[in-house]
This record gives sequence, C-alpha cells and structure tokens, in this order.
Amino acid sequence: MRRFSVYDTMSREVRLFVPITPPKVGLFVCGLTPYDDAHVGHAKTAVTFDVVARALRRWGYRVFYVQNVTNLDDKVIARGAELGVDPLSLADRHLARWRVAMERLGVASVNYYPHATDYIPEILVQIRQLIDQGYAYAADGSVYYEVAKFREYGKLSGQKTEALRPGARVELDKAKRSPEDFVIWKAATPGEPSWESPWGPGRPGWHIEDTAITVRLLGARYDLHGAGLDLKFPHHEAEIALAEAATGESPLVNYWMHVGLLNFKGEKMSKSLGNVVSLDDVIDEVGPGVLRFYYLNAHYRSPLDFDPDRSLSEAREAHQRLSVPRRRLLEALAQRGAEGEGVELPEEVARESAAAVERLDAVLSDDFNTREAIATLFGWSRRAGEFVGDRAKLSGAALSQLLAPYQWAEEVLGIFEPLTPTPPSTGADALVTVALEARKRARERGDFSEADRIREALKAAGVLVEDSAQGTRWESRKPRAE
RNA sequence: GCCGAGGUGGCAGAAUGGUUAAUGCGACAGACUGCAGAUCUGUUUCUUGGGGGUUCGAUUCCCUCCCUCGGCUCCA
Repeated sequence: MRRFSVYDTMSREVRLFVPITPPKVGLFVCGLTPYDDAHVGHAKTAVTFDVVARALRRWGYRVFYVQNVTNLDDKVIARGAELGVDPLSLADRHLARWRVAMERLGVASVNYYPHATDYIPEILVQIRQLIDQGYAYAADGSVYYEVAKFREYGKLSGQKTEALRPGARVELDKAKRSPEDFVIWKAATPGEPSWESPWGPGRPGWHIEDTAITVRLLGARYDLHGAGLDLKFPHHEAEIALAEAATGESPLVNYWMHVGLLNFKGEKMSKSLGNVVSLDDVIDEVGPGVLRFYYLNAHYRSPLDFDPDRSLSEAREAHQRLSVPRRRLLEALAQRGAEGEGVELPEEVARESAAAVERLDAVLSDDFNTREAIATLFGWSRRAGEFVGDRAKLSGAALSQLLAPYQWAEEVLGIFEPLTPTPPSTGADALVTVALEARKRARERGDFSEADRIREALKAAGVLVEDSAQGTRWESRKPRAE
C-alpha cells in the first residue's frame, strides 16, 4: 500500500491517510438528488472521487465506494407534482440517465448506489435510537433532531447555530423547539409517498438517509467521506450530529474531502440563474476524455470557472498534446506487437519513463494533485515526442516504455478514450481509399492543386487527411475531438 | 453580520521559507512538409491584491486592509 495524504476539512490540514482496517477503505460520497438532468458541476465531483477510488485501488487499498441516491425529497416530490408523474419513477428515470452519463464518463468505481427509500427500516431504527437517547423529539407526526443537544454541532464547518439569522432560510415550523432543529421524519402529506412508522405515516427527512445508509454499510466509523463543498453545512454537520449521537461513537468519519464547485463565468451554476450546462451536451460535444481532463487540470479543492466560450476548447487543445502522441504510439504498438523487434530506447529514456510513472504516483499521493500529474504528463509527452516520429522503427518493448506514463493516465485519470479497434471496413472506407489513391497519384505527378482539392473535399465530408514520413493516414473526425 | 475558500504572466492554472515562480493555451520564430496537419526546437509575459511584521532570506509564516466567490438549512 502506498502512503498518501489528504486534506481533511475537519482538521484543516493535509494529513497522512491511515485506514481503520487496512487495506480496506470505506468511501462514502453524497450523490445525486435525481429530480432533474445532471449538469457539469455534478460530474466534477463524481470524476474527482472516481480518481480517488482508482488511485487507492492502484495503490493496493481495497475500496468499498458507496454513493447514495436521494430518490425522494421535497424537490423530487415538487417536480413530480409539476409534471404530473409519480415522484419515485421520476427519480428512477433521471437516475438511469445519470448512470448512463457516468458510464460514458468512465466512472465505474462506485460499488453501490443505495437508494434512500430502500433504507426505511434502518432510518426508523436510527430515529428510535435518537429519541431514546434524548436527541430527537416527535411532534405533530414528525420527528425532529434537537441540535442544541449535540454539543459538538458545528465542529466541521465552524458555524455556530447562534449565528443562524432568523428568517434567512430557516424553515418556519411551529412544531420545532428551536429554528435550527431539523426534521428527520416528515409526517405524510396526502398523495405523497409515505411509510408506516411508530410516529405515524411519513417519509424520511433529508440528512438521515445518509447516516442510516453509512452506519449500515460502512459502520459507525469509517474512513473517507466526500462531497461538493456546498454540502459542508448544514448537511455534513447534520450527518455528524445524527450518527455520533445515534451510535455513541466518534468520529463518524476520519477524513472529510470537499470538492471545489464549478462556477459559470464567475457565478455559481444553478437552475435559478439559468446558467446550468447539461452534462450530456458537453460529453456529446467534446467527449468524456476532454471533460475529465478539464476537471482534473485544476486542483480538486479549487473552485473552477466554466466559460462556455473558452474552457472546453482550451481543454481540447491541451488534451490533444497528450492524446495524439499516445494514439500514434498505440497504433505503432498494435502493428509491431509487444514482442516485436526493432530499435530499443536509449537506456536513459527507459529510465525516465519509469521515473515519470513514479512521479505521477508521488504527486497524486500528495492530496490528489491531478494538475501536477498532468504537468508531468506534458513533460513526458515532450520527451516521448522526440521518438514518435520514428515510431515505425521502434521495438515493441520501446513503444511500451514510451507508453507507460500514458497508461498510468488512462488507469488513474481516465482521460483517454479507449483506442477504438480498427472498425470493420465499410463502403465509406473504400471510397476514402479510392480518393486517397487518386490524391497520391496527383501528388506523384506534382499536381498539388488537385491533391489539395481532394483533401479539402474529404475534410468537408468529415475525413481528416494527414501526410507523414510513414505515408498518409486519415481519420473520420466529427465535431467531437478524440 | 457570521463561517469558509481564494486573489500568481494576455488567459487557464500549479508550487515552494532560499539557485532562472511549474505546466498548458495563445502569440512569434525555426525544423520537418510541395502546402497543410501532427510533432519537435526556441522566444514571448508575472517578483506572486495593497500595507505592515517575523527572518540572513517570503510568493510561501503572522497582522491588517481591499476585492472576488461560496455557505448560513434547496444544492455535487
């Protein structure tokens, strides 16, 4: 197991990570409330923790990664009512889309996506414990958590409940003993989904599903909890208050990771401002690799500003610097075979390849500095680039050495799309071949205007032609980059 | 008002108590090419928001002021 450090929000410092039961690591990330389509901000968090999980697994940890789904809450119900559909099936539908987007983005690291409504028994048990231990009270068919009873409330965020300004967004609810109390069991409203309980029919409040789920799946104490920065207060504060009061164990979580939010031109991305950028649209436009690159090109804790006119095109250009040499080398390796004979790399370069991979692991193990990893990859690309031109002469072993840092990036960062195996030849391919043969003859007889005309015509048809010392290659290029 | 994050070159965005403050984008020039593309090489710009302090030395630590963003019970 490689040692690594993480910035822990609770202690406000970068700390060496020590699992409770090595090599196991329990990782919980606050997931989606699927009442609407996902936007690029949601995926930033998902990709961040995907990289965390990938890295830990590479380093020998056995990660159990749980991401919950709040498939029933006020927003889901409100949206369902608006559209005249059952809230739970509305949530299912959006969740299915999210899962597809995650698959496209290469986020396969999550072991389990528990749904809030599948943990009603656990939630009721926890509510019972809280009432028995004097942390919660029932009133008017609902149950509330009494924040004042939990002395350490605020220890994560530094917020003090006395500072809560009355009237801001505090729920006005007469049944509450104090404005900062929050509902953990909400009395049923006719027409809305509800479950029986000792306090009458109702449904879970927001925060308690997470603690019911994590206590059940990860235990009363677990290693790592992640989420977007916006959930730090009050949600995570509430999680701590609920779980630590219910189980009597502390701390609930050893390391808290919070991801900087994605802004839109300096402002928060939100429905009400009308500046949300659809995740699916962006994946369609630039492809998953470029989007992941864009996220990972900054430190996960920094806020990242999304500018529709610049961010993605810049990321695409920069991404090419890595993906193009990688693809060339992979193609050469496929032709030559891993055992193929040929020119070997100078010993110094072979050593540099291994050193680059080691450096990649090293920078990532310092609070997941993906930006530094990408800088390292650029450095390697420049070095490897010296040999890319001669790739046809290199041995399989040499090509593999040149590829090693890129493979690391594929494994841990996931910023490359898999190299599509040569697709079966189609009629269109045959036509391109014919056109290129004509172009080749034109070039041979020095008729460059004809050659350029063919190249332009192909380009207009979405076929990109490039000449090189190794001959002419082409690829079909839709608006999306690779 | 309270809590938190941050202010680094034309832009994006790292890092460090101490040689020339990464990397990428952009721009310019060169190599290669019939041209283009891709690739390589070189050049280009910041003394790190203002002020004060600690130190032999700070962009990095401390204080203060200004500004931006987020949170303050919807939010990844």
